[in-house]
Amino acid sequence: MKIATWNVNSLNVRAPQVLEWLNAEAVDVLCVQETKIEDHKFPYDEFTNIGYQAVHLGQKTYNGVAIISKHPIEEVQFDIPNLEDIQKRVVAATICGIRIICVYIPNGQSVGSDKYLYKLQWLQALTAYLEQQLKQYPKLALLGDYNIAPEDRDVYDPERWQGSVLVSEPERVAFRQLQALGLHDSFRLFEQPEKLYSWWDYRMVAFRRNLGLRIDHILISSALVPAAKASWIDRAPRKLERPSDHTPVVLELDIG
DNA sequence: ATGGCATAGCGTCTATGA
Repeated sequence: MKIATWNVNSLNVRAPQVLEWLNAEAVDVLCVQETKIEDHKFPYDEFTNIGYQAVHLGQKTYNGVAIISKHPIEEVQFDIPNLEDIQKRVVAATICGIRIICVYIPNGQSVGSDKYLYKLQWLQALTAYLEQQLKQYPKLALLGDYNIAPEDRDVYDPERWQGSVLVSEPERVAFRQLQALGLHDSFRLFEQPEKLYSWWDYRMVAFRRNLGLRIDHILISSALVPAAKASWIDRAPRKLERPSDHTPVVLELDIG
């Protein structure tokens, strides 16, 4: 079973690439972020036509998350309960006995800004939510755009990025608090080459120069770790015409 | 070199992203 996450930066623009990629890679479950569309405009038919079903929580212009699955989607939950938030950033569901939680964690804009404080508070609420979810669902995967590069090796130039948003210590502490719940960065369960990233700025010819960050992650609960067989970042979609600035991250699970 | 790009929206510019 392959599960994956991809910030598509507008599903209106990227739907053809997503459909093509699902077909080519035979992915079972894909979590997408930044759909930037309202629910009634989500292209459900295009996915059902190729054998997938989808649940979506979206809004105009910003945010928007979806889970697209080959297998039945059950126990769907939108948003973080007990968090007042008009931004559409979370959808959760149970698929093949695994709790799949798709998140678009706030960007934070710049350290000390209102958006940065919102990000840190949001992460606290997410952690509390996950603590609850883990009690209910021991087999859990948290997939999404975290907007956090957890370690310096996830940053192309750590000195230049030191202390700035996406890498600042409070954000990394929040990431480690998620890990402290018993969640594991599945990408790092496996031997990986250096300088692998999931996002590159559209500017500065950043992709060709590999000036990137690893900010899209698949965290899995301890109960799922034995099932994890491989994890990789698929750079191919980032090379297409009109790409998203993010590229998919994939985890292969053997769930018997 | 803090920018250069991309997306959406009552839009010829602004807000946002990371």
